Amino acid sequence: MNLEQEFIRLNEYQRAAVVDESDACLLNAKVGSGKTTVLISKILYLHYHEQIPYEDMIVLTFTNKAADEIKERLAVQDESVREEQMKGFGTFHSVALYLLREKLPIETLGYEPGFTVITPEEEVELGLLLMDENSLSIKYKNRLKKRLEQERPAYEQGKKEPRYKDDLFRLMRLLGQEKLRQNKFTFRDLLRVTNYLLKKGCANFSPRWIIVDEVQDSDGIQMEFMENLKGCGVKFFAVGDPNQVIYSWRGSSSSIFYQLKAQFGAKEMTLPINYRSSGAILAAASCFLQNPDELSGSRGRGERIVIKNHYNAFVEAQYLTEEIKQIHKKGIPYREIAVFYRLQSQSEQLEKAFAKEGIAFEVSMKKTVQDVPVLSWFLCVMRAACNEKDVLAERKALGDKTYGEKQEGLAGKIKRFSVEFSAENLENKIVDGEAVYDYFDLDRNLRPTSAKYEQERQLVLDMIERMIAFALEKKLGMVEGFREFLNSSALYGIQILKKEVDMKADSVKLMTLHASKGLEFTHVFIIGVNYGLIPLQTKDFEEEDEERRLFFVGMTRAKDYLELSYYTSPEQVRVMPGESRYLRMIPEELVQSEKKVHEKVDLQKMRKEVEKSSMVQPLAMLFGVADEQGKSSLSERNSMGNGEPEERKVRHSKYGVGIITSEDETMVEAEFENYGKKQFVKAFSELEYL
DNA sequence: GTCCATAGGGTCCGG
DNA sequence: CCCTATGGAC
Repeated sequence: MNLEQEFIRLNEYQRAAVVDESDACLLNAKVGSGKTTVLISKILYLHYHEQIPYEDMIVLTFTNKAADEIKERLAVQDESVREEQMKGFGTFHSVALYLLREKLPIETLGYEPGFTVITPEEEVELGLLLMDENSLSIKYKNRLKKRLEQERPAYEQGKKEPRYKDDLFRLMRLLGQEKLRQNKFTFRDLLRVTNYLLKKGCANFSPRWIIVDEVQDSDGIQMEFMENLKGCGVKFFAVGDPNQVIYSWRGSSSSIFYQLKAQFGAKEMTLPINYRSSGAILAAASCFLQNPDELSGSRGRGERIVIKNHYNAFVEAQYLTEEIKQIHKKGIPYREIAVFYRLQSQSEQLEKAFAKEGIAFEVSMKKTVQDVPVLSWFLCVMRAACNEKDVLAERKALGDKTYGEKQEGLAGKIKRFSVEFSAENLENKIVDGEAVYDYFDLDRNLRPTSAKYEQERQLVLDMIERMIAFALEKKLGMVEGFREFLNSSALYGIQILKKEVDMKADSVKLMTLHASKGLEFTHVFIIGVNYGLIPLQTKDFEEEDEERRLFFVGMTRAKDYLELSYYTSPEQVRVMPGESRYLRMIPEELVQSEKKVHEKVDLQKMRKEVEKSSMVQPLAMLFGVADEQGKSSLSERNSMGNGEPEERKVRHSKYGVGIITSEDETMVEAEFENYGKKQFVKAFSELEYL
């Protein structure tokens, strides 16, 4: 391990961040500035220069993917590092699980060591059961999962009534009791209980450093987790980028970076230089920042950005297959090419076209074990077998219509499993998949006469083998190992049949803008840059800010080549024809001049619009055509900041005269004396512009 | 139990 | 915008 060699590769900002010794430090890492490199170097520096054992570091990430990347890259730099030294490395939830398992006195709260972790889906099932048993009345029960997640913070803060004034809070209380009875933790419980116990005392656990990745994505309970860890006299180092907050609908806020700074009295440092993107790409992306000057690049200007117009998604898909083939012919591997879109549904046309033309591609979507009935059932059997208190899993295992108990026996096998397979009982007997399969006598449930028998049997056997391998790797007994496998798969998901997107495979990647975060490609296409898609039609102006950041994230994935496209005649109802105003926000000199093509297309489009408008489409007129004439684009440029903000006034029949505070194609917000700020949908409000 | 007006959600998707 | 769950009217 040559630390010095590591250091030579870092720039001065990166180096300063690595060696910083403040009690709390927040690193504002601009997009593409090498934050993961700094994180890894920091860990190595602490370990080899400050002699801090890896075991005394807590390294928190937001996603499993990020956790894996950090562990992998660390292992490359330091071959001597072992898995068990990195127990404190992982997502907030998996680290909380580790603390509850090994460091915190959960029995003081009535939990037992064999506890299990359940998914949100399972909590909903439990909730529906309790609802019936206690004849509670719950509104929107088809959206119970969402309601439980969204209203839980209010409940925990002691709010009296749920949003729809039903029995939801009573249900939450009952759920709490039932989960304790069944010895189960939800994802949120992992953090909540850990927080509670940490606050009471740090127990026999005293890390020396906390290192946090993508800190801007944390929500309230994760903030608390960091605070409580830090309360134990630990040094704190976090990296993040306020410009990449795209999950605020999930509880993170764009101000969390600054909240954290104030709360921890943290020293702020920055990584200002982008190494990833060409000058043109960076300059274009900067148009979507609050403060466009804050980003600087290290590369030359490079190729200009390309803006293309297509008739519709179908035509575009044909074009993209040809274009990508050409790029590939020039020697660019498929893995360096990506297509981003706003909605999951937009991948369909592309998938068809690519498949037809034999272009290797992968779509980012996840398939879980829940989609395979036999495995879903088998995991219930295992969950019941590994947690004797899990009556829900037991009921589902025995009562399943297809696979449930056919003859007496399974119930007893489940009950006795933890004894039969305990370390003492097994002694040195070798356990293989068949042994577990035969113990449960699963042929009775899978029925050899069934058409799917062979396939299902194999799926189950593979699953058992994986569980055994997991237990052996963790050096745990079968029962404990299986239990940990089930817990980690609740948190991590079990990838079956098809792994999730394999970044190393040589294929074109298709994904949503959200899914693109953290990745990079030499060639990026962002499709459907129409109003109604990018940006999505949003309810308020805060959501609109987030759409801008999302587009920013997408653009900054591109290293060398960025192409943006929009539809003349989109099929979906909510999508407006013609270029999104986001495209107009990019200065012309950064765009490859295809203006002629544009104008031609625009003329065609205008003709179409005219034809359409004779069929009376007042909304389309307002959204599309008024815009086309450049009427509202003037105010748009003003609201982007650089020009003098001129004061414009409106009159409303009820509120009187007010001053426009912000506006876009659809909405206008105005402030009225005595009434404050009000928002209006332009198409419906009868505002008089003064 | 059925009819109808109305409010609210819709997309993105982590652990 | 379009869809649907909800709850009052009957």
